[in-house]
Amino acid sequence: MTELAASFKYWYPNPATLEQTSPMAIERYNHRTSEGYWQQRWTDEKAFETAADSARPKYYVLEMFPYPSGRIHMGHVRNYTMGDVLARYMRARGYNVLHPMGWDAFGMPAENAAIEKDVHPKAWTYENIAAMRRQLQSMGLSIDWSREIATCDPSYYRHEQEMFLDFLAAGLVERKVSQVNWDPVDQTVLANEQVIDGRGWRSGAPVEKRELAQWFLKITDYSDELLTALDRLDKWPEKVRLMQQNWIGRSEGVRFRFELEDAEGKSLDQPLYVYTTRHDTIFGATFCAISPDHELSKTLSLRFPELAAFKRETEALGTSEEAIERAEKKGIFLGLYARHPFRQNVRIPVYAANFVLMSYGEGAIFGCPAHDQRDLEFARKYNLPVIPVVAPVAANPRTFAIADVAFLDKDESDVVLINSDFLNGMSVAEAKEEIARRIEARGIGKRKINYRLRDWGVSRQRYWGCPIPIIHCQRCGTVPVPRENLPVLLPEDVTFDQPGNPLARHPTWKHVSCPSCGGAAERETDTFDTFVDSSWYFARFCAPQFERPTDKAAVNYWMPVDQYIGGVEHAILHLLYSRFFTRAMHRTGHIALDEPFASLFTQGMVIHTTFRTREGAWVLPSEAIEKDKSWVHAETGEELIIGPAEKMSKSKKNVVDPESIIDRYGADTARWFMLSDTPPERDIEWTESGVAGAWRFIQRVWRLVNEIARLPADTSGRSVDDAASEALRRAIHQSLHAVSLDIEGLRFNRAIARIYELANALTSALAPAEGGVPTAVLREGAIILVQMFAPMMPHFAEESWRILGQPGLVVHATWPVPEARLLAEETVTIAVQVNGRRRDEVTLRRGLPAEEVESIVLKLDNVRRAMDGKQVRKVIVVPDRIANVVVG
RNA sequence: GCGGACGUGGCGGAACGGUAGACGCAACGGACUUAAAAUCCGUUGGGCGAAAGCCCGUGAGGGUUCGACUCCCUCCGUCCGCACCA
Repeated sequence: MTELAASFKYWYPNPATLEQTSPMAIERYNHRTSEGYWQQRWTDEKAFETAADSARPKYYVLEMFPYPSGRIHMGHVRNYTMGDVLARYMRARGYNVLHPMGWDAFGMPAENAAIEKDVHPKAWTYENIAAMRRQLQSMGLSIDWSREIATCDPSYYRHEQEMFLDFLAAGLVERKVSQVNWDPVDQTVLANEQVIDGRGWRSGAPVEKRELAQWFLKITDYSDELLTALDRLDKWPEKVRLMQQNWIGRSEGVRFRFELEDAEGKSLDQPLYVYTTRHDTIFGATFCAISPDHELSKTLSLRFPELAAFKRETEALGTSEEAIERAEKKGIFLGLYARHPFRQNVRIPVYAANFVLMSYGEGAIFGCPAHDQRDLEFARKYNLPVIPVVAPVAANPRTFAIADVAFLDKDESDVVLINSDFLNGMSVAEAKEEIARRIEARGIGKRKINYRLRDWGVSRQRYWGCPIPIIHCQRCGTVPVPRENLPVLLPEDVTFDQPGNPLARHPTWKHVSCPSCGGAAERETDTFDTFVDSSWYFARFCAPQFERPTDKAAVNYWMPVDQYIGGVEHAILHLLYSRFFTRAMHRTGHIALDEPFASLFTQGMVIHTTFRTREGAWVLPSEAIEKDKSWVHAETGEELIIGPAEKMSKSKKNVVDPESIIDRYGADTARWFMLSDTPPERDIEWTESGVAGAWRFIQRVWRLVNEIARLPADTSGRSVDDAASEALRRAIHQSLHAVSLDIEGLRFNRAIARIYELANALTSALAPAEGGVPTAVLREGAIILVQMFAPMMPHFAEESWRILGQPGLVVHATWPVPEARLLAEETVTIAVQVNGRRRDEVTLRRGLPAEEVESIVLKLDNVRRAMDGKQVRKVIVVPDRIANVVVG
């Protein structure tokens, strides 16, 4: 809300005085006086507050809630506008709509601000929330603010702690030691995304791998279900489902063991378990390789000092894309051999290799160089044999050889097993089946389905997060905080003058007595990953003040979210975590469904041209001015280099501040522009001319509405069902029908194009001084027009509604229903083709039989000319669509 | 490397397998104005033509079809996701 508008509670220019100034002049629509006024009216009438009401169908529309960074950006404007259009539309359609807003308020930026600006994370966060709430409210969103939640509020996170204890009791939580990225300067764990070229993104210090005890949520218990249930999410984008599918990464294979022996042939007690999906290539195995992190490596590193160095070297490689591509396949021979399970007296060497990951399968593989590129590179380096065992059917098995590229049989139907004893001649599928059967029969292994998905590590060595409600006792181990002691509150008296987690060095907070034995114990000082907070907020919105995590009645009524809208960047993490968390809540009785989001929409980004000076400094769009077809710096006059449109980002300064746009053009203009022209799933380019166009449209409609409002009651004496009226009424009702469908399908750009068309049609109908359509028809058109754009430009719609003298608020008006009679045209214009080329068009009565159409089109001059005297072979007539005369 | 999406005027983009370019932006011409802004009217894919109209045209090439931006195959390009996953 602008300050100006904010000060005008209920002040409004009297319509009477507006008309007195001049009966003909229409003043410009002024968003500064209008928007604040209507926002206040909606608030005062509690227009958007919602309660469960079993008598009405519900509709839950939710946009991904924002992180309170301090200011909204254009991405927010786009996201929340889309959700708001849907919310307002569904409300008008009679649904009981839940459209809430909250804050994903824990996280690192608050701590960084504390360190840099010496403000408390809590103060910083709540100030940001206040500022962003004000900005969002200035957009005129139809949000039920009475349900607002902030994840950093104890009234929210206490329930998260309670559910964690429930998950713990249900066996969904595990504490285990895992390898983490450790920043030795900041003294904290970093997420993979925060490690850039092997260094901490803030400190710049080389990141270390550390083994730390961490809390895990056992998402892998649901690997299979999370995967198979994707098929039922038919209102999710195919892209997101595929991304999740790949992320979960199911593969079918076999886990089996090799017996090991040393150089002298003496058997070891421990076998080596490997996992493979290519067990058909077992006869091509010429080595085994284990991860440097494998248990066996650790044992052997006592004997091989170079193994420890190799391990460090492997860790230093990093996991970035180029690092992996550049990295040479390297290994260390361990002095051990694996006995081939199907070949007598054949043993293959065992290596520790840098390309074997401990985190997948068994952390150990058998190498088949002929049919795996990595294995091939490794074999060439260490002069290991390369035995092809799968070859094209057409190839000669005796001469088929592998050069620099492993043979990866893409089309299994064209290949056959060779050099493989009892498998020779089989297809890959047959060979897999045979080997799996034999391995199982001999008891040396089993078929196994593996998933790429890892358990979700939720511990963070951070202050500004939800405390994990656990107490560590020397005698009793990890003890849950008793429920009557919840919430575990974050202490506020913390300092940020040293690196590391302030909770860990707080003088008193962590020292508690053990709830179990009463002895001295310590609190868990890690806090939850903020993705935990956002994994259930949608359920909390159903009853945000309830004393338990969820109010079942409310959740049963409102959930699932009918339409979820957000950026595709959350396609995996947030959306997968939420799907898991909902299942965990189901299992622990907090919710009665598995899938939280019935329909998902991922909107595109807001992009903008970049400007930079010759020296390469980025320049804000507001400092760039267009001059003689080029762009110059507003202050220096220096010519600027124009870059491609990219995602708006602070670092490239190609940002436009929503607040300044709302102040200058109004929220409705910004909303309208966001919805126009570009399909919502694509990136939209913010342009000044586009915004100005949206603003001009508002002014044009304002004049149209005012002129129609001032028309005297019918003077023409014409009937509302004469031809001109009828045609306009058809246009009005057909628009209404199309716009309704477009909004429901989230095709906002098309809905807007239709609204433009109708506005144009009404303008034309109004224009002629004589012979125009009756006032009643124009009024009908204006009223429907206003209702159609009301979800998109709600303030302007209220203002127009008032000018038209309509009762009440448009926000309370029911969505109009198009008259069925007017949707079906009586006549239809069809194209007439000759040999598939359009030669004419003809307007016919709708539903005219094919034979009649045929005889009509064959008489057309243009058709006869195009036929050029040739014989008619046949005439294709698709009723009410097209006629095609085939000649030749 | 694997998986996916997308290529249509100067630009954003429309188009159940059925009149390609709706609607918007930009540009150009005109009206109004002392002038500008604003507004209004008109033109705007390319080519030929006085016009009627004809020809070409949806990344390239092929195919299916009476008819293809749309379906199928091959190729080129752009973008996105995942990635030593055995």
